[in-house]
Amino acid sequence: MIQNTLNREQSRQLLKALADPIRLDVIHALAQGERCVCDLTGELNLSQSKLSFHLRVLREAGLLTDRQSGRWIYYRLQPDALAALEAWLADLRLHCSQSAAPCPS
Amino acid sequence: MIQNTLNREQSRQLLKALADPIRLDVIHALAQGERCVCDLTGELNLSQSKLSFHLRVLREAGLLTDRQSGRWIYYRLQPDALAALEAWLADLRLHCSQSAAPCPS
DNA sequence: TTGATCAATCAAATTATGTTGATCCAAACA
DNA sequence: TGTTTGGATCAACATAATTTGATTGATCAA
Repeated sequence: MIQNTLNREQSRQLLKALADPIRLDVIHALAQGERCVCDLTGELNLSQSKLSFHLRVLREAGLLTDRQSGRWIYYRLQPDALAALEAWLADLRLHCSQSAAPCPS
Repeated sequence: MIQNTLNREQSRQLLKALADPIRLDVIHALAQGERCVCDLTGELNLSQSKLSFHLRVLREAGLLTDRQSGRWIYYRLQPDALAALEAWLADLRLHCSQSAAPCPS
């Protein structure tokens, strides 16, 4: 996620990844900073495979990056992805208040 | 959607409503301005009940408002909802780059 | 009135997503 | 080495969301 103009498919993937209660818990936890998987399972009270599933969804959407250090894997938010989504939303607002011509047109 | 700080549940509802390809088509169409339902079915090539279903999801999430004029119903984007989501995203970025303390902690 | 049109709603069928528990793999350490 | 631990993955199952076609209610024009 380097560019900051998203196409429709990219924005859909980001939104879909974010649109889940458990993944939002993960996102909120990582908004405070990087975390190890082992800490996240504890903090969020999730089974290992459940957390792993949701981390993968977020990672594949480009919202998270991971790094390995020894046995542990650390995840963090990718701020560029969030910024790109913000820009996409801002664009939508620009012209949306134009009224429609009355039907039948 | 008057306030502009979303709680977790509100942001989830907005994201979930947005995270669908058809609804994104609707959103993009309405980003150009208000539209009548009858025009949207044509523009997006959707069956009437399918479009109606998705409009309802977006409306109930607070992303759209509608007004009736005669037989026709016009929908438009609710820019406040988009702005609230932007603010929510911006908050997430604030502290997310903090590194984790190394495990075991 | 009657018939036609716009749009919402409903139930049934389909499809997509998430959960669970087991298994696998790699790193660390005895 | 063999064993333990952190984490990813897989298949079977459970749950949730979407699609379809039919029906309904409201508005308007004849």
